[in-house]
Amino acid sequence: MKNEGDTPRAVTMRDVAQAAGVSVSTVSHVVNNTGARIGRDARERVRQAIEDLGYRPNAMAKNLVKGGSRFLGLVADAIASTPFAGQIIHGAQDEAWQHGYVLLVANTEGNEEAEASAISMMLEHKVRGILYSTWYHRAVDLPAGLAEADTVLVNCYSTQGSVPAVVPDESAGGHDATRMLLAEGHRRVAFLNTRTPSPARDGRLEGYRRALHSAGLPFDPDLVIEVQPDQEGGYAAVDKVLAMRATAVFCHNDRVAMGLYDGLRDRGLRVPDDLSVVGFDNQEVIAAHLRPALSTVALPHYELGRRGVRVLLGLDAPEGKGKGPVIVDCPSVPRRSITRPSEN
Amino acid sequence: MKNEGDTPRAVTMRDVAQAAGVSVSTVSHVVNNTGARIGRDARERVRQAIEDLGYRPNAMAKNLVKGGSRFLGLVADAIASTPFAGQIIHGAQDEAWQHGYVLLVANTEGNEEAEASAISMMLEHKVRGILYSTWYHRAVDLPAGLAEADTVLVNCYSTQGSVPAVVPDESAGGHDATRMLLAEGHRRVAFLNTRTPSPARDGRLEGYRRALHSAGLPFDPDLVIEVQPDQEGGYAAVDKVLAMRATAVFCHNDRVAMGLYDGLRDRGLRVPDDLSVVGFDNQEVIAAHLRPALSTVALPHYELGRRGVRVLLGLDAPEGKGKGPVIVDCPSVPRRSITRPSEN
DNA sequence: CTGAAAGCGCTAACAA
DNA sequence: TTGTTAGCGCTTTCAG
Repeated sequence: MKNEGDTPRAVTMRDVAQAAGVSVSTVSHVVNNTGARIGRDARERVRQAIEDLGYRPNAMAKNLVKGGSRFLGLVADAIASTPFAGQIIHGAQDEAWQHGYVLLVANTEGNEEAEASAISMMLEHKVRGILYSTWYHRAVDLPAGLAEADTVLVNCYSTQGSVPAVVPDESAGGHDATRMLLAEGHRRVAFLNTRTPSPARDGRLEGYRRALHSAGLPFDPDLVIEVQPDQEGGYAAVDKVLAMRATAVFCHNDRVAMGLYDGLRDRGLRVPDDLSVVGFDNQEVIAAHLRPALSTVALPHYELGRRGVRVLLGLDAPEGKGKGPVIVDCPSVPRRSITRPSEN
Repeated sequence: MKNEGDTPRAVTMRDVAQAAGVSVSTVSHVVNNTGARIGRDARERVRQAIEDLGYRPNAMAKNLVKGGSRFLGLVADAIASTPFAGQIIHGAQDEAWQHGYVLLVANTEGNEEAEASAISMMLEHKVRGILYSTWYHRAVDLPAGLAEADTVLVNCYSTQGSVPAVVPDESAGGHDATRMLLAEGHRRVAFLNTRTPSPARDGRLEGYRRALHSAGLPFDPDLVIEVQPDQEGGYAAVDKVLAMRATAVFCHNDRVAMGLYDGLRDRGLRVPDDLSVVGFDNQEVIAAHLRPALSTVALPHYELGRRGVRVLLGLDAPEGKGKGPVIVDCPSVPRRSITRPSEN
């Protein structure tokens, strides 16, 4: 691993020039193959010298003179430490890479101090822009430093200023989830919503109502049951949904669905024969491996990250209006937890 | 966000110096507060100018002159896109940050080309070193470029050269998992191991045998059943473990345990009353929320990332020997899936 | 076709 | 206590 001699001072362009018997500017030209016409032989000698010396251009020096880096900052509240939102990093990374940018990632774990110092560090590295993202969809207060850079919010939005944002389409997601159930002929569809106020809660409920409405079904408030948004919540709600004589249930997320599965099994009931179920999130480890596999609607984390850098780079307009956030679709993922209603 | 005027050329140290009526070196001194004694008033004028102008030091320029960056590279095969290994990023990030380093993250998704270009990019940015990590513990072939930098392997190891590595202690983990069961008095402990050859498979088996041995129990090959390492595998194995009259099962991972739970439930059996279960990985979404919550052994992803940067930075010796990899402990996470054996 | 030279923003002697 | 002056490694006119 590298450290052999004492101070094996990195080989620079000058070393290459010397070895090739040309000037640094000539080397620069061949390295970046600019339009400059360099003689066949000179070019070859340079290539050779580069090879022999193992020359690596110094990106920092280049950025310095070019006046601007190829860095994109991504500050996340808990994205690297949360089971599935890591896809935001992944999507951002891929898109950034594609345009020659490198991601500077900072996981702040919600710590304001860490956040501030992450942002200054990015600013000092003269990042082209900063992606500020959260692991679950919500409103955020922007850290002060962000004002100094081009910023786009990912999976969150700002209430105050109008900063470009990219968020999932909760409402359409809720609509599609419900629609999957309705399409099979269900008429009494319960909705196990979260009790935590959030865009997810409001949006999905709105979508649920729209789907009902489109199907000519009345909205029955008793059918929406608010639960703790995890396995425990789903488990605790079985009796209520059974009491409502629902034939299908739209769960606020896959974890709730998982709890519901458990509760149903404990009562000797089966999915989807006794009850059709649809989740939300498409949390792989759960949804794809429940028995039966859970039909759900995917939270488009990867796409959120991708679109985030696109709007940051000005590749995607921040929506036609120029105002509202970019809304990303939540694709349905049909699996095996839905069937036609049997009894009535 | 920022772009207001045309070319609002970034404010530099010289601007500050000018505004404060001092020289750049004075500004430099107060910015970095070096030992240099600067007059009260001069210092104050500089601070003021910095404030007024909104000056931000240029990290690239600084690195250039200092001859070396504060970057650490992290190239991962699928770490950001996998449900729980994102913790490796997180751990590395935290430790790096603590020492003033910034992480350059690259998710290569196993693509060799992406990998090579990620590595050159890091090299060009003169990273202090590179962490090469995989999402599951395995042997790897090192990409050529890595030879040019200080490298440490995280969650993987090289068969050829002896590159420093940090890996989880599979054997101790397998031992502890088994021990949890033995400690409650179980004597017939089945082991649902993966059939995929891997350090996890061998290490955990070895640990299982050691635990048995320490407890004075014979090793019964029939008790180790090889399965597909996921929910389906666990589900498919129920009858076999029941046939073996085991009172407890050590599952190769939490997903297998989840499948086992399902299979058991379908047969009207309960965990832990009818069968005690212990998993491996401590995959939160699953382990903590199964009913009953699953006792398991944690894969120390966060710690792997942390230790990785520590050995890279030379803070932790690559083990006393100077040879073998750094082995990180897998902590037991007792929950509610284990009880004393009832029947015999 | 190729080279000389002027910086990019900052640090670090060395003077003053 | 503060200012001058070289560069760090590279790009980029502008002359040969």
